[in-house]
Amino acid sequence: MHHFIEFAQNAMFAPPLRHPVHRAVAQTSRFGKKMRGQAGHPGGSGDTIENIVAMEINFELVRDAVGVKNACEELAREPVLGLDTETTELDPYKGEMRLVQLSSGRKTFVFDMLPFRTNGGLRENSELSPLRGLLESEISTKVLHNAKFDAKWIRHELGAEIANAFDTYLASQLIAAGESERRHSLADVAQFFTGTVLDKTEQLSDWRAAELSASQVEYAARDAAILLPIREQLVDRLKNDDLSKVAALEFECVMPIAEMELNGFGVDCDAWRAQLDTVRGAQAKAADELQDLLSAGVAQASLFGRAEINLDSQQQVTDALKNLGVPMPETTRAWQLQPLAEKYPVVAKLLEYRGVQKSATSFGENFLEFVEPKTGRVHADFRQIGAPTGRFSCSNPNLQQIPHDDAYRKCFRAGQGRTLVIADYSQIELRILAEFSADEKFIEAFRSGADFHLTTAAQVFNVKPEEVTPDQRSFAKRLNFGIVYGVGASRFGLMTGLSQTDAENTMRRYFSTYRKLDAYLRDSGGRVTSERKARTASGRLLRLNFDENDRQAVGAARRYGVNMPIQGTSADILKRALRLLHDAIRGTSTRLVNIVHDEIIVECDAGEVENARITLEKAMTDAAVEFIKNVPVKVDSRVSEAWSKG
DNA sequence: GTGAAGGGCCAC
DNA sequence: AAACGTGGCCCTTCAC
Repeated sequence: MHHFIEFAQNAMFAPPLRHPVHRAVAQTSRFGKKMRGQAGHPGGSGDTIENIVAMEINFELVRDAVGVKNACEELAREPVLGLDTETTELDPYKGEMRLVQLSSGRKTFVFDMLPFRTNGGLRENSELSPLRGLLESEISTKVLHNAKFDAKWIRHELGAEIANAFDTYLASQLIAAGESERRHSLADVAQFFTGTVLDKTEQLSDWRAAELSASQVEYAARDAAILLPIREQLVDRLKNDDLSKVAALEFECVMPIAEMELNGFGVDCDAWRAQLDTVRGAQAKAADELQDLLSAGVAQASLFGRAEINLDSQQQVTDALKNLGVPMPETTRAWQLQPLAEKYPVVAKLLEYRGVQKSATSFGENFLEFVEPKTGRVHADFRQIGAPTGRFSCSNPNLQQIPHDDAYRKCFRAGQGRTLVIADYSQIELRILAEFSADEKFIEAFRSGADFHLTTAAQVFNVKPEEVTPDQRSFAKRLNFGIVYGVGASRFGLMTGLSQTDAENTMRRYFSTYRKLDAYLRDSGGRVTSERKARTASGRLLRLNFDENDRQAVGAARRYGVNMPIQGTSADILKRALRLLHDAIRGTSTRLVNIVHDEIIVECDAGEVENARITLEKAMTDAAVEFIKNVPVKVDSRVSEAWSKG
């Protein structure tokens, strides 16, 4: 059977075309105006066709110990090396690494792993020590495209950690600065930045063959060699756009994430199934009861007994509810239906059904298919720049959307004799906002160390902290969260139950309490609309494109652009923390197992838990302090067998 | 059958 | 004044 690895790999590199948000943007940007990809090739010489023909690759296939030694001695003199691998599968737990290609640009060595494979794999083979040494050497920069992929294979199979990675994939994403139409596969990046068109015919070849064809080897060599001229262009572009610092931050985060994906997160499948059974029972019951209630609103109900409708069809459910005389809102979303639930039991039942249906499907049997048999753990796929803000995204499965409910969280466990340490930043985005705005009163609410929402409520409503009513605290809390997203009075009123005028007055009161916060948000919004860009503390850039005549689009771009530095700085901090943690736990039993935006979960030997906890807290605090100088940073941590609270 | 698009909802 | 930011997954609907 042939394995179309390169093809699949490229598909993986490409920003997901079918991603809902990006898809929406591809037609009309999220701010309403048609977007265009950038024309021309920055730095490209323009002679695209000539480049293909002219690209002579000087390469050598290495298949024995002497060859490895000689090649590595020659390559060790180079300051920058292109690095690529060819593998038989995408997943290191499922396939094998066939080739490792290292290129100085002038000369490329293609290391065939097949002759070096022993019963213990490649790890034990000392003939590969020079290669490991080269990959781990701090002296040379290694240029890779989607370094996480190769780093995982090299870590898993060779036991080596790549030092000094330069990732052309991440660099291309940073330079694109949120331009969603730009693609980032190796072929796209090569074309865009050097004008070279890559020949893809060998993508579909069989990398398991005992003897690789000359064409296969040349193809492999070229993919490593091409990385050097691409990097040259990227380095210039990164400098020009002041992105060098954030690029270093991203590159240093690759190895921690590669290791985290290899580590995986332990899942108690029995506990998961038990919870699923419970939910399925509740789902069946809720479905049955909902059918009964709805059937009264279905025409043929009386003739044939109960008329079954598809409870997952918004259309059918809406029609049935209308027939029952329920005054339907514009959408059937939970927050819109909630007010009707008290008066109409059928609406309450629908909401109940929705809840259990979500649990039974999104967190059902399918989740268990992601458990790797070899490890008994889930090895999710983390996209390092998953959002233009710099946040991670996660899929297959998405470990960032596991319900809070202990019934789910308790299924994520440490291995035998091991313990989890779970740490998260307290109110990190609000602290970032406090730092950016330099609002003394807002900062003071953090410095006091007391309940933040209560303290802000006392400030806003001008009462003593002990006199703050639960309502006042709740208003302050919702506003504290809302302002980060640019909430308006109407939405604030909707979620608090305040009238439009009361909501407006409360917001006015809030912003007059925090004058500099108000000024910062206005200023930030103004800059977003005039300069059409935004940056985080690390310098991460977002370019915004919108039609200035479309008020809705301007408003959306403004909220997005104001939110991005806050959300993105939080991502910067997390990424920095991951690197500091990675360096601090080297040689210990501590392993990174999951991250969720402001939370880091590690697993360690039970006896080492106190050290691990201190190390984790220190890494997170040190990282945050690099970006937040004037507001105290707080990290909460706990030690547990499982992810649950208890 | 396959896939795009939209609704809905889980997380931070 | 005028829609609260970022993701992924599951479902239905509809077009091909």
